[in-house]
Amino acid sequence: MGRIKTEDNTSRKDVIIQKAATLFKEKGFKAASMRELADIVGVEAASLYNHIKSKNELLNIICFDVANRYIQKMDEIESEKISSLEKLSKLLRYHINGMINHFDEVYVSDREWKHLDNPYLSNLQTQRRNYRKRIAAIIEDGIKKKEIKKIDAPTAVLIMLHAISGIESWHRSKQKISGKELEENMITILIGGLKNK
Amino acid sequence: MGRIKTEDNTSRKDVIIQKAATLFKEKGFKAASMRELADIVGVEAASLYNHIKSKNELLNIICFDVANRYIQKMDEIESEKISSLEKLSKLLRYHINGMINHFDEVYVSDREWKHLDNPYLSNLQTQRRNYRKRIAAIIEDGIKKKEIKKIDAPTAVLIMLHAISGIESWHRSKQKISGKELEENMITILIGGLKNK
DNA sequence: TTTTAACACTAACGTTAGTTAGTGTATTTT
DNA sequence: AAAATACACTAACTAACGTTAGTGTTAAAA
Repeated sequence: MGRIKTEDNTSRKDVIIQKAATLFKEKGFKAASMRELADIVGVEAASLYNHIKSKNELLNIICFDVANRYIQKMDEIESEKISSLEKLSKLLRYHINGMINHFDEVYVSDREWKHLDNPYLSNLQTQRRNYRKRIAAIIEDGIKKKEIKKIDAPTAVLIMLHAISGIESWHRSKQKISGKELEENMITILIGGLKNK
Repeated sequence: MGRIKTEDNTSRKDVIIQKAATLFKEKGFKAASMRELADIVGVEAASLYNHIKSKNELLNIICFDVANRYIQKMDEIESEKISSLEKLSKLLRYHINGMINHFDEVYVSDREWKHLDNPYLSNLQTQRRNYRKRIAAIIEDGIKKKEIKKIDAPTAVLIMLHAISGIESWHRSKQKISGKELEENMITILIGGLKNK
């Protein structure tokens, strides 16, 4: 069948991971088979194992790649000297664009992490919990400074993050507004819903 | 092993469906096995088939039960003589309470419908699309009447519905605020984000 | 050019899956 | 009490799964 085709600066493993993300997104992790992935990659199933250790390793990589990106961005935003609402806006925009531009991985990381096995499962759960707490802290700070309505911060976090994951259905829709428009609309509604008028 | 225990007005099939919903929620449809379900029900796997046709039938029933309930409520709300924002609030509250009180089925219907097989798959997709259009119509009406900000209605629908599905993480959280508080907070943020001030 | 390492192949293994067939036993109906 | 129905059981089938072993081939390193 010939070798897996790579482009510059992507290993064969990277190709497999990317195609796996797309497949896992479409079928779900459990329903996606290695034989199917192999087909897509253009190789026999067994050959995949020259590049990866297991099906679960693929999920691990996808999930932690995404999580680490967000944590890094959070570090960056937290240290900036701007208002709470501005921090939230920045974070929101980063999430929205992540969902637009790296849809497959982000979606898989969001929906399929249940199928990680330990210790990766517990690790990711902890990371996610901490991440949500850091967002909640920003919101609580905003409430204290009267930039933000008096609301339950964890609930606000929950709404924000899940609203973002709804971009999934934007991807699926036939008549899409542009990514930029989507971003602005989401900011209007979500930040508008938090702002203390 | 003895028979499946039922309570008044629930058939043995109903018991199976309810336990299946819980199991599918926890493991995902594909990862949940009939042998596991049988264990939970307290019976051998083969015995389940005296009550149901297939694993997929369980998913069908769960998904359409939920979908039909929402469509019925929509019929009701649409015909009421109240403002668009009030209609949205009612709908939102209904969704929120559905997510609180019938969590398992709603969650499964939301996340696992991909694994339906045709014609059920297409049917449900169509139903869901129509449902979203009806919400969008209410929003557009509210924009026309200046009750609601000028925003992209499908985007607002996407945010609303996915924010609601975020109640999943409320269920998982250790220190939960009460259901009523959750409801009020969500209404504040979401309706607040739409309202034209 | 020779050697080595990367990588794709075929074949197969052990598991687990959903489901069916056939049989026996309780429960309900007549 | 007899007949019919509901329902649980054991055993087993077929299909699909992730993965390994072993072999050949091509590209990279020496």
